[in-house]
Amino acid sequence: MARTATGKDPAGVADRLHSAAIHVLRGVRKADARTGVSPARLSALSVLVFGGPMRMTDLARAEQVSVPTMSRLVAALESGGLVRRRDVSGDARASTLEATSRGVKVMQDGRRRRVERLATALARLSASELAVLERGAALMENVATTI
Amino acid sequence: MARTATGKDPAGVADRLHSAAIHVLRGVRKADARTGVSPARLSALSVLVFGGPMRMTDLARAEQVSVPTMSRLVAALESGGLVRRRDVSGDARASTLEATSRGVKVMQDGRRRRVERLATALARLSASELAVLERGAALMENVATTI
DNA sequence: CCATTTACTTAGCTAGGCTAACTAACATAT
DNA sequence: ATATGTTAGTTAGCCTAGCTAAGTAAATGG
Repeated sequence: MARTATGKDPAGVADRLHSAAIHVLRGVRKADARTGVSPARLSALSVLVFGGPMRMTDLARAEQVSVPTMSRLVAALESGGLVRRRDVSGDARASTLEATSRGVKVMQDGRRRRVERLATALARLSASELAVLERGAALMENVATTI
Repeated sequence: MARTATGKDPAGVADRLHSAAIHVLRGVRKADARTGVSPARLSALSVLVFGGPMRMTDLARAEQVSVPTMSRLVAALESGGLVRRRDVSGDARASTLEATSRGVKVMQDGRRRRVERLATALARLSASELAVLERGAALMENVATTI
């Protein structure tokens, strides 16, 4: 929110986190629009690509969304041929989800597009700023998962 | 997305930015749910609080959303009594938007709640990590606005 | 073998993003 | 003074993404 917040106090940091998150997503949305895969779907897909096959429930937890929400995201990915379900032997209720080769390709394409789009902005940063940005982002993720 | 991305390369930074933004927003959403003011509205409101009265178009640009999107956000804030319109003398089409005193209060309440929620997570960080996080968030915002 | 729990899905709601199309008011050039 | 065009916002209609509540189907356990 408060892009004018200053200081090292938690309130200021919280403001900046929130504001930065909103604005980064708004920026990235435009880049991802062309992939045809929305941010939330791309995020779920990349968990499958990097984390390997897993269950619906585990994927929902990994992404910190409700199971119904993930169910719908996966349904969309599946109907787009980016994710496949595989039966779990011994439990007919569940299935494991895995990225198809096309899913992997789309994920990598999305990543590439995002990088291309960010490249101009990132190019203006010094190496040390880039390092701060990366460490900051890593910390943000840790913070986000423990909220 | 890719929470497993490593290295200082732009692709890794891009991945982390995206992933962190998504997950921070998901975490913060839960905290903001109780304020009755959603993240996008709170963000717009805080621009008015910190930036002072401005026009619809300027607010949309500041928030990097389309004018119709901002029109709807403002309509919601207005009907909640958090924002007021004031006529612009000499132009009957436009009005300036400003936060009401209740809007200011709600914004501060939201900020407080968010901080309380983040406090546990932030408490685990060292002072230097907090500093990195804040500088990282500031850089993220700059990057986001130049995407 | 019935009851409960588990794993998902479906239904229905809200918020937040967009473009396209509309209205109203201003500006200007005949 | 009027017709043309521009600017400021709103409305309409569509999509994604989040939620809870309720349903289905399979597994488990007393």
